[in-house]
Amino acid sequence: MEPIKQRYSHQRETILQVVQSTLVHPNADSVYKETRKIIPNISLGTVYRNLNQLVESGRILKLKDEAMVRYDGNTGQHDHFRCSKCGKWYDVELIDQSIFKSFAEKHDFRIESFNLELAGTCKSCLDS
Amino acid sequence: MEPIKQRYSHQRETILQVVQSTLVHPNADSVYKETRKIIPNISLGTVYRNLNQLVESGRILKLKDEAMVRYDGNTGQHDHFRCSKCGKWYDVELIDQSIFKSFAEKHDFRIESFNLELAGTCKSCLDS
DNA sequence: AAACATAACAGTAACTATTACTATTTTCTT
DNA sequence: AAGAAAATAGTAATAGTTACTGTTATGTTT
Ligand SMILES: [Mn+2]
Ligand SMILES: [Mn+2]
Ligand SMILES: [Zn+2]
Ligand SMILES: [Zn+2]
Repeated sequence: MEPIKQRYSHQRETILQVVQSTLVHPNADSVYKETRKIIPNISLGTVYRNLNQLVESGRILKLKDEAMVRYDGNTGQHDHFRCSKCGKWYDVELIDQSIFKSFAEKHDFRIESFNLELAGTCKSCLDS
Repeated sequence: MEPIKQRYSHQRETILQVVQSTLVHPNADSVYKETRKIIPNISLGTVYRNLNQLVESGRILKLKDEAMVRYDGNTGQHDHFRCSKCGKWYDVELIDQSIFKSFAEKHDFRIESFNLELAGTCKSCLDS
């Protein structure tokens, strides 16, 4: 019933800044390695726990890679293109959110989130 | 260089039929359990190996659930709605593929696949 | 039809991303 | 300052998936 109190933690804020300061959509291990440069003895479990909390509180986004989870500090509306050659994730603007409204009405579903992911080969991989 | 010869296997065809004969978008373990009703001593490794082969040869689709991979015997163009309450996956028709053509031209990316996934609460979960 | 090459198999071990556990530390309230 | 519990570091456990190994099934060539 009571809202869970979330205390400040140096670790959580550092993890948030790490995720927010990059465009690569890092996975948990990558966040862990980067955060260790600032907090050398941080635990991997702490990274996972805080990433999950940050997702739950809506401060970062959770993305699904082929076998892993990735995180995104950009919480604005955008879609993704993933290059299957180099594995990079690109932010793209593609979908007009309004199409989901009519969909929800038609099917009587309540839509809470949507995720569009394109995959293929990016320009730089096509060139080289 | 030589194309890899794919031999017939009773196991592979049975697995394919199992995936094609359901609408639930089963995960590997579910396919395993169902296939064991037909081939009681089939190995889980065999199920995984063949599911991957079937995906590679385009006979089934691979979907990403929260933590697992799911498979889809319906290889026609369609999108998905996932209910976060009951976990069910629903097939939906939503995206007009033509919007990707102009996107690819604009960004100079080659698009090989795209996946749109909506999540929320389905009608039967809203009702109950 | 028999011999051959190797794809596929069953069974099991190994791997890897993630979560759970535990004793200790940090944060916040009284 | 003292107390309650959220958060932590370190480690063990879990779970989905892949790798390995000796054997079997399949398709091809004699
Ligand atoms: Mn993004
Ligand atoms: Mn489907
Ligand atoms: Zn690329
Ligand atoms: Zn539901």
